[in-house]
Amino acid sequence: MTVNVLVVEDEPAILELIAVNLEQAGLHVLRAADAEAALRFIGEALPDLVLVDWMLPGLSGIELVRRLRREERTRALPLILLTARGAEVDKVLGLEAGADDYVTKPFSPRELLARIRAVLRRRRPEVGEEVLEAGGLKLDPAARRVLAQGRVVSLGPTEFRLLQFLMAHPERVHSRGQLLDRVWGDHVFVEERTVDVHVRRLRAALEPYGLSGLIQTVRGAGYRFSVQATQEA
Amino acid sequence: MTVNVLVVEDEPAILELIAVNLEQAGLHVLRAADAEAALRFIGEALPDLVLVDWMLPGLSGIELVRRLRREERTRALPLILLTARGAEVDKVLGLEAGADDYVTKPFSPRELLARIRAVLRRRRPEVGEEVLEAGGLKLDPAARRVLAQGRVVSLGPTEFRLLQFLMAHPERVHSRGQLLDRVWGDHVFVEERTVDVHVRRLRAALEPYGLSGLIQTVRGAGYRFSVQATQEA
DNA sequence: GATTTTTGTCACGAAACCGTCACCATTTCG
DNA sequence: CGAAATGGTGACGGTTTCGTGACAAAAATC
Repeated sequence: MTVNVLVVEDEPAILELIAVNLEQAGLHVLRAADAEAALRFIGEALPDLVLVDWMLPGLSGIELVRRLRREERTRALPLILLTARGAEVDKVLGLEAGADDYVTKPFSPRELLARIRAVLRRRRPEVGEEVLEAGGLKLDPAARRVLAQGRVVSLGPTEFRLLQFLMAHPERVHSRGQLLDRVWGDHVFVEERTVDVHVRRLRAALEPYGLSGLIQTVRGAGYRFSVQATQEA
Repeated sequence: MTVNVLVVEDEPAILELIAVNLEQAGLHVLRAADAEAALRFIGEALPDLVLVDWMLPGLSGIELVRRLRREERTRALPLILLTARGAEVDKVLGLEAGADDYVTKPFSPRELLARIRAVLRRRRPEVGEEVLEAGGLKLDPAARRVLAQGRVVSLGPTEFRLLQFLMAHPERVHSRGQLLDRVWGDHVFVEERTVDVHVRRLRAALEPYGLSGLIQTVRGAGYRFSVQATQEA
C-alpha cells in the first residue's frame, strides 16, 4: 500500500529536503514547483495527500487550496499547508480555506510525518461496516470478529478479509484473480495458488464448528460462498 | 481569540440575518445549509459553537445533534437549537437529544447573543461524565477513579483516558491511529507503538485483580475492549 | 530544588502470519 | 487406460507484528 504525496514547493532545496524525508519513510513523492503544475498533476491522477507551500509564485498556496476545495473531485483530498513562520493569521486563513492541517517552517521531519499520518487516518472509511450474517456465521467488521454458532473464531487478517469478501458476495463464483484483486489489492504480486492455501486455512478454521461446505470449490473457475448445499448426485 | 460559530440553517434569508448579527458582535460565522454540510465542516475543524435550526431538509436538526453527541470528538461541542415557536415538545426533545440550549424564533439579536455567551461560558467540563461499568470494572470519570472488583486501581492519566475510551466504545476494534487521535488528541505526535506500551501498562495494572483478557489485541488491526471471552475450544 | 511519577522511545525476542513449494488425490479428456 | 490438469494438504523460511523490559526526558509532587 504505497501512499502518494504531492509536494508543491517552489524552493528546490526545500522541496528535495522534504521529498527525501518522506521517501525515507516509505512514501512515494510527486513534485510540483507551482500551483499550476500541481493542478495538472492532480488532474491526471489524484494523490493521497497534498503538501502545499503557502508562498508560491503565481497562484498562491491558499488559492490552490480554495480551488481544490471547490471542485467536487478534489473536495475530500487531504491537504496540509506549509506556512512560513508562526503567522497566526496564515494558519487561521489556511484552515478556513479548507486545509486539513498546517505545518510551520522550520519543522522536524518527525512532526511532518506525524501530521501526514494523522491527516491520512482522519478520513473515515465507513465502507463495509455492516455486519454480515449467513449460514451460522456472523462477521462483524467493526469488532473484527467472526462468530460461528455464537463462538469466536480466530482468523488471521487475510483470512478475515477473504471471508468478508466472500460473505459480501455470496452465491457467486470468484476466480482466483478476482479474489487477489479484491482481497489482496490490485497491485500485489502473489501466486494464484496462494488463494487456495488461504481458502484451506479458512475452511480449517471453520471446520471445528461444524461449518463445512460453506466455501465451495468450482473446478476450473474459482471459489464460492454458498449457504445452499451443493448436492449434485 | 476569535470565536467560530457554525450556523446551520436552510433559509438563506434567516441564515444571513443571523450571520450579520453575530459578525457585528465580533464572532466569526461559518455557514451550512443542511446537516450534511455541517458535518463536513465539523469534520474538518471543530467550531467553538454550533447553531442548529430544528427544521432542516434531509437530516433534521435534532438528528444532527444526536449524531454529534454520539461522536467522542464532538461530544463536548456546545450546541444551540433554533426552534420554530414555543413548541414545548420540541424544547424538551432538543434538550434530551443533547443540545445545550434552545432559542425560539422569532428572537432578538440580543437574546441570541446572550444565550451564545452563556453557553460558551459554561462549556462542558469534559468528555464522558458518565460512569462506565463492564466486566468487573467500574470507571468513574468525575472521581477519576477505577475500581476493579471494588478495589481501587492506580492508573496514570493516560492509562485512565485510554481505558475510558475503550470502555466507552467496547466490542470494537480501534487502530493505534484512532486511539492516538481520540485519547492523545489529533495534534499530538507520538509513535504508534507508544499505544502498545500503554496498553501493556494498563493490562499490568488490571492483572493483579484477576482481570485479564478485557483488552484484546487484534493482530494487524488494533485493540479491543471486550467482555466476551476470546477462548475458543 | 530534589524526588517521585509519568511518558515516549527503543531494542530485543517470541509468536503469528504469509507466500511458496512439493507432493498427492481427484478429475478430465484424449 | 494413461496423461494432463486441477485442487487439497502439510511443511518451511522469511517477514511482520506484538509483548516486554529498560531508559531517559519531562512533568508533577513535595
